[in-house]
Amino acid sequence: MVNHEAPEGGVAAAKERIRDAALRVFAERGFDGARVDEIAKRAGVNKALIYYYYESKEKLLDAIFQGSVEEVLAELGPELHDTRIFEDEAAAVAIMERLLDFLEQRQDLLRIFLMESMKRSPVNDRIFILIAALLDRLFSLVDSQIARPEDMERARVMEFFTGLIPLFSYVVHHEIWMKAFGMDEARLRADFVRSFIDAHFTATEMLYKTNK
Amino acid sequence: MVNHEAPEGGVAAAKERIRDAALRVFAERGFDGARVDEIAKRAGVNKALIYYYYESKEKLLDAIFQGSVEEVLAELGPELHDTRIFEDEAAAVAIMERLLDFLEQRQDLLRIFLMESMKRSPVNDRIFILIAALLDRLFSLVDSQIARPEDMERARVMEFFTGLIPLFSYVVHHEIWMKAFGMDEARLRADFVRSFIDAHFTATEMLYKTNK
Amino acid sequence: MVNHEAPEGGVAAAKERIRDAALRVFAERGFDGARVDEIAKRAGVNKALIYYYYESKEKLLDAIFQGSVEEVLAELGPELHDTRIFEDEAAAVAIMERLLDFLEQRQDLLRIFLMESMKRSPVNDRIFILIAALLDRLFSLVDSQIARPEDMERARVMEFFTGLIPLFSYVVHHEIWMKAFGMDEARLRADFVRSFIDAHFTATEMLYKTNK
Amino acid sequence: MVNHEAPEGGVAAAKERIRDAALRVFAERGFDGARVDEIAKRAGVNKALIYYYYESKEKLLDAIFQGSVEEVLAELGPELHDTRIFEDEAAAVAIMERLLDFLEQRQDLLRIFLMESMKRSPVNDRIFILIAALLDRLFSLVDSQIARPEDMERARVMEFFTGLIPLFSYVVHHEIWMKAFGMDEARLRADFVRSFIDAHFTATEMLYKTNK
DNA sequence: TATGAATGAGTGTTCATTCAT
DNA sequence: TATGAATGAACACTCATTCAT
Repeated sequence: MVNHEAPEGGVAAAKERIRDAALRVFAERGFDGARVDEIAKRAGVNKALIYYYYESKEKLLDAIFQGSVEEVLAELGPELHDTRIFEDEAAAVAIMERLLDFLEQRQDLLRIFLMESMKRSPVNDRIFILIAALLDRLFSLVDSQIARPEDMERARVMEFFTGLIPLFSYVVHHEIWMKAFGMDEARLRADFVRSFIDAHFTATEMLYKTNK
Repeated sequence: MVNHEAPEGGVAAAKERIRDAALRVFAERGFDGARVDEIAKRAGVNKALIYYYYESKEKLLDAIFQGSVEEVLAELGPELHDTRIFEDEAAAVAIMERLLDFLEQRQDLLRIFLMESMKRSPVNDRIFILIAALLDRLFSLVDSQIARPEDMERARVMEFFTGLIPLFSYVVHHEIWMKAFGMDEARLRADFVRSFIDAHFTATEMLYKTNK
Repeated sequence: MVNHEAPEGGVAAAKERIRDAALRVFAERGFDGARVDEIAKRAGVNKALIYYYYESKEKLLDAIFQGSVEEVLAELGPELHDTRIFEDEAAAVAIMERLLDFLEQRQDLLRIFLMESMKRSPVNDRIFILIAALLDRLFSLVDSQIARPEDMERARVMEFFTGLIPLFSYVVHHEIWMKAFGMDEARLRADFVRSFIDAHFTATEMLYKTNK
Repeated sequence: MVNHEAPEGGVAAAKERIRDAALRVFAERGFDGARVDEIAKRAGVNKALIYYYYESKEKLLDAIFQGSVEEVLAELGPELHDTRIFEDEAAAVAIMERLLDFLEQRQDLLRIFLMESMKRSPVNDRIFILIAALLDRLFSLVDSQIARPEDMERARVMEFFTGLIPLFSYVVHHEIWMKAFGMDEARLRADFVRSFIDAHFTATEMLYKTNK
């Protein structure tokens, strides 16, 4: 066993370094564009060690998803359904800021998730089964705020397509947007938050109020 | 041995068959996951012929983008800014239905575009230069409806992140959503259209009214 | 297509050169010890071409077996059951000489067959299914000379274990024997032929006579 | 963590467990097809321990051969030259039964020996030097029964190719034969013993009588 | 235009072996 | 003695691309 008392200077255990390197490389190149050699090089380990810990490139992807997507959704749930978002805009903005900070730190994961989710089935089925289970858990929070059963499904659809998706897209696209349109980050984020509140929060408020 | 005397009706010219096959394969597997062999097989042509018409796999991707993304945005612009969407909901729904039909027919293109756009730069820069130019054209329509210069950028941000992105996401994700949550298409689409109108159209209406 | 009119100087079509090289390398190193790189080098082709013609190392082994084992058994059958072997020793010796010449030209194939047949099942099952079918055909000749059903199985057992196997073993082991005991080929072969006639031919003659 | 206080009965010492596991794995897959990982797993030890006791995979093979082949030949010699085999068939059958029982218990060793002996030289030379020495010792028994020097070599050839080889082949092939032709073990063995006696014993009897 | 054959440079994976403890 | 971690060198196989016809 190496590193009995983990040296502070960023020398994490090899297994984690591999996971982290893979996360970055997958995010940059996509799963199929990623090279195991590059992951090894960035993790500072021998390529064979990757196969010692994770049995294949695909299993490595799964390992990345397993823990992290769950963690993201766990954070997203309460945050998105904090009822203070409907009370005053200052509160809504504060919550959005926290949420975006949190998600931006996981942007690599979101990139991978989104890229993989867009491959046409059946190539894609394996990964979406995993995702569906997680969304189900996220939606239990949505469901609890909906009284009329006929609105349940619409609430889910809305939370996903006008909530999660723009949020994820912002996190994934904001850098390139800044580059393409020459906007600074603060301004772009402010515009996005404002737009998101006006669009998604307004719409969900209507829906949830009807269901009180 | 292939069709010496190519029947003029139904059997497309080889060059187009290649483009079509590539579009499908890229959409299923992503650019890096796609195999030139499979494109050739689906197009019913010899692999070398692909290199005769398009000089590389990458150029083939470019060829797919060139005409089509432009065409999609050309349609999207007027449609999205048809002012009748603010008048009555029936009109808004009708316009949305037409738009979704149109986009669903181009879903393969959207998949490829979205997947590629999510790779982290700088891998990604080449494709986004193309996109930025196109968005610029699309936004000229947005800009024309905005009087106050300080709202211009926000209008663009809104149209992209709460407009285009959910729309594209619906087109790309609706099949897997149906499979994952057991919803039928009509119901899912109705829920999405309603959600989109409540969120995006409501928000843009506010913004555009302020700028009248 | 290369080599329209096959140049006389040993430049066979690539596919055959691969097969021949594989035969030699498998015989020298065994299937698992053989390296595809070496096969390519000896065949004078690019490694990828091997996979163009044969889809895997295993399929290449199968391809080698398919044609050749059949051919060997086709020759062995009539030869072994030529009734002249019982008439006078000169005839028996002549037949044995021809047979050994024939088999020695196929010694690589025999080596591979024997090596693979000795792996313990179930690793081994795939190859023996092939072999069993071929032996069945060989044994139809044996069966035809046996009148009493209760002797049928013994005839097969005898033909295999005291006939085929010593024959194959001689072909496969004679070189190393010469080296180990310093015998010259003519002498060794004469001794073997004499021994084989005394043992196997004598025993089968008894059995077949009883069944007249 | 493994057996700190090794129970003296039943749990063999690690070194022996490794040797036994290697014997089985080599017999199943051949030397080149065998994996050190699998040997370690079957022996229930850490892979590195194999290198502690035996310094390489090849040395492990040598270790297996060293004691055992010698032991087999030591048993074979007297057994095969027990003169009672010529007296009455009942005695011959009894001796054969004992011999086959003995060899079947060493069938893994025989498989490995035979497989390795069939690789074409020079890959193969190392192992045959070992074998030649052992055969030499075995043949000293043969030689002692031969008076005429010109028959000495033929006796050796006969003992090997029509004696040892069918015997070994039976041990190694009988399982797959049963499977392929649906014979039960007792019947197959009886047929083989009978055939072997008729072929090999008959032939050697002739030879040895001439040399009395 | 079209193809079957051929290839260089990888690509994910395996494996015998070694190291630190 | 014994182990979990680590590695260099291969390994079978793939793939975009080119060539000869």
